[in-house]
Amino acid sequence: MNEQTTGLAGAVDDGPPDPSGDVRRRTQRAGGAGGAGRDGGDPTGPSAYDVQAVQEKWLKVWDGLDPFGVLRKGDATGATGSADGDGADATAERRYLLDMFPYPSGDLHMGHAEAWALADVIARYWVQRGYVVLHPVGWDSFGLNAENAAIKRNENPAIWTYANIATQAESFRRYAVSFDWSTRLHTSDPEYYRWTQWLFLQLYAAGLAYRKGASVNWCPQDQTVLANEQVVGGRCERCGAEVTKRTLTQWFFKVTDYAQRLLDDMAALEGRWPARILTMQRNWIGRSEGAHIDFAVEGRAEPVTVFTTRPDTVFGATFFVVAADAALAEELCAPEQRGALAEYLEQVRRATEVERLAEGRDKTGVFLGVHATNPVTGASMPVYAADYVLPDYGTGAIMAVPAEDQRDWEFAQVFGLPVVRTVQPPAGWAGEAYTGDGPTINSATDEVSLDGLGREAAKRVVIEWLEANGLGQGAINFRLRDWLVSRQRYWGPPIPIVHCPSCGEVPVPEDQLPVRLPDLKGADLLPKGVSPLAASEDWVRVSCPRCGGPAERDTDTMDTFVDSSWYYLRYPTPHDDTQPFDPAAVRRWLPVDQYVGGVEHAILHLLYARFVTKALHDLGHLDFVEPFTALINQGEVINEGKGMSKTLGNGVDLGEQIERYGVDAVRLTMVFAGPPEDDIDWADLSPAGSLRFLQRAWRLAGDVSSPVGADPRAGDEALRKVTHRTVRDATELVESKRFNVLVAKAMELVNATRKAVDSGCGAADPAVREAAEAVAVLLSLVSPYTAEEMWERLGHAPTVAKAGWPTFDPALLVEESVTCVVSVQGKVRAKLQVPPTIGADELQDLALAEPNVQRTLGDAVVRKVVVRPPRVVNIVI
RNA sequence: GCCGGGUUGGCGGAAUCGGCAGACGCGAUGGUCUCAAACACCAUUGUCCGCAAGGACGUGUGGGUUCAAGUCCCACACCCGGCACCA
Repeated sequence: MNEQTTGLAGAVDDGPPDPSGDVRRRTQRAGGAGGAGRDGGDPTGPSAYDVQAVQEKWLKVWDGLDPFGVLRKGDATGATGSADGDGADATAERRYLLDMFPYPSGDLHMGHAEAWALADVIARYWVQRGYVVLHPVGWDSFGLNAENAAIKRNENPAIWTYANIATQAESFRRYAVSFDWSTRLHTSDPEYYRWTQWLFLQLYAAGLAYRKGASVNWCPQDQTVLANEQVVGGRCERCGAEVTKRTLTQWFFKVTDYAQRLLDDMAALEGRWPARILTMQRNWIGRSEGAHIDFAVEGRAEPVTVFTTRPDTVFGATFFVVAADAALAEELCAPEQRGALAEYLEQVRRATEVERLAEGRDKTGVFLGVHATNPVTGASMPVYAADYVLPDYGTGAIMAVPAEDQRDWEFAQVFGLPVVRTVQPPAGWAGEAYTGDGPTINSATDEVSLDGLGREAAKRVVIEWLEANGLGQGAINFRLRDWLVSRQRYWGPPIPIVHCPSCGEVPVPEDQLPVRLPDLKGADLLPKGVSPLAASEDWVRVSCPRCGGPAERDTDTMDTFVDSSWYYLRYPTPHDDTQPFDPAAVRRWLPVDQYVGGVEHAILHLLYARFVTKALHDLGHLDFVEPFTALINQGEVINEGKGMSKTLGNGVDLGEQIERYGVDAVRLTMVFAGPPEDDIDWADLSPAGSLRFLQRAWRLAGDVSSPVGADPRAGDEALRKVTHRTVRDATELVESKRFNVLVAKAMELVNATRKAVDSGCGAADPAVREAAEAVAVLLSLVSPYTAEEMWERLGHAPTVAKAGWPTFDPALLVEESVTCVVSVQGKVRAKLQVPPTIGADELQDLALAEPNVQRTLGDAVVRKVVVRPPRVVNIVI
């Protein structure tokens, strides 16, 4: 590695603790320029800034103060149900800042450090502004990692899970995140998953949770089904194994009912959520406009409907294809082709998703021995089954238009099927299928003609005709599939359904929740294709809640994304044992004002949370439809251009960085690195430089020699102007989330104040105190320990976190003189100091009088002078 | 292929109201301190020409609008992310 491994830490962690501050520091320096040896000459001396000691000191103080506890302690149980559960003034302005809660695998890492450093800037800013801020903490503690660890260690997943939570909680405490610790929840606690089960039952009652047999993604490694969202490039998102298909009965949530609303409601998020997240969600929902067209098929009474985005090409539909693994294929198949179809199906099922998606693969399929009729031309179209048609998109059947669709073209080549062009390709077109726009051709019958029309017009006309003749209609189709929520694993909330031989599916009555997990461990949890819960016979056997007869529990558990799809509703009343969330509290706090988390949840979690919010809204539980008003996706922390990983060996250990530079320097480095959304490469950054700055700020606070409360109005005006301008800028920068620039401005203020102390108005000037106090408060958003330490050195009692956001005096923002740029032909030739109120004529005269301007002009004739007082004069010759 | 975002010194990044490009920091170079080094501190630091004064060039490329363009418009190239046999 680089210099980070060498003894940089000497300056910070060698010295003894420094309880007494800088009593013996020199206050007078010999000459402004000769500041050599200041403090740094003896880093272990009495004026050293001992990062670790400062951390220990303030942690204890803060624990006692609990500055960010918002929910009234007696009320956090929800037992009293008071109208104003958090004890804050009912009229107080509230803010809810939510971080995507952590998954408890191991200790916190660099990624956590970045996410929470950024989120905390906002939370702490809001507190400084005087808002009542809910900044909760909890853990997403169900999931596969815990289960796999438990198998390895032959214990219950809870042991690993809660041990890791304890570790992370302590790390968060040291990292000084402004949490209200009374909110703390764990999704694996029965008191939480009881309500996850409640959510399931709500959706079930509304018809939004249902069971069906379906061809589902199966991970042979984890021995469980996967949601479409958990299949990445044909592989299991978790273990990387190639995913195969299985037909199983599974539980689904009906997200597709909400496809259009999930799309429409994004309008309100525009500009508040990152553009790329909205794009990803749009892509995922995958709305397309087109038409449903009915095709009569031999031997079938009902026509078969297809979805197409190109109804304008229906005249060119020369054959018909159904998904090989859809029930429809078997249904349409002529008896003599059954054998061929079965053989083909076998071949398709053997193929993994990865092979199926492989590029350049030849089209395959099998003729089903029947024909369909083109509804406009009346032409006979052979019907095929093929795997390039997907069973769960559209209707699982397509009209094939080889001239205008590349896939259909390829299929037609393999099977020698006719190609009829219905869109005139441009002259010299040498490609295969032509998918561009162009005049429609070969598309006329006695009843309807599309010839000569462009694409959109042709679509309109043909849809109109289809509708008039009862052969189809305009239609919208979505790529989005229903959310598969059941998992054949142990460490999740059991699905609260009982299967009764006489009553069928029976929901577990609400007052019998939670359905607790049986206590299993080790080998009991080994994946074996059915849920481990099935082996726990005492647990499975139950009497039917409806008829009382013998029945069995559903043995699947829910996807962890169900846990996280509603946790933001729980935080205002995390320990309420009478309801999942208190409607009054939810009204007070939600929707979340600012959500912060990684881009890895751009689709899954955010889409599910949005869906659940809308569903609960429709069921009358919520009065809003979008859970997260604003979203920040922090970038990734990488190292030397690549994501950190064990195999690459480029991991940077958070604990080590904190040990070496301290929490504040690590946080500052994260925030200063660049815009929150950008990836940050740790190799490009300098935590040592961050620490250097923090020490400079700290020294500044120690230099201040005016008394607490000294009137700044008597102080140095030049410095005051810098301070007040910085405060004004800082407010705007935090609001617009340009935290890296906020840090830069704080640095500038420190530099200016240092200069004022050393070679300007001196340390006793009250303006220096004003500046140092402003630095402390600004810094409290990013580096809370140093800020607190400065605050104390400035003579104040803790905590600086609640000191209040500084205000600026507009009078001090007025400039006495501004720099006017004088350019000739757009090139800067002179700069003038002029009063901001200067008139255009006067400014023009001044500009033309400048020697350098005169020299540049020479004999040239001035044709035009553009004067924009007080900043710009441009002379055109 | 479709959708979105981007391209600014050696590096991370500022400047988004069209008005001094390069704030702030890192690194580098020189200096102070030191026996020496490290640390710390001070100074310089876009490139090129020039002893200097000063000048030329400069925000992916090519055009355009404008007194004035990193910023607005058109075309293109490249990079990153998402979706993708989705009809």
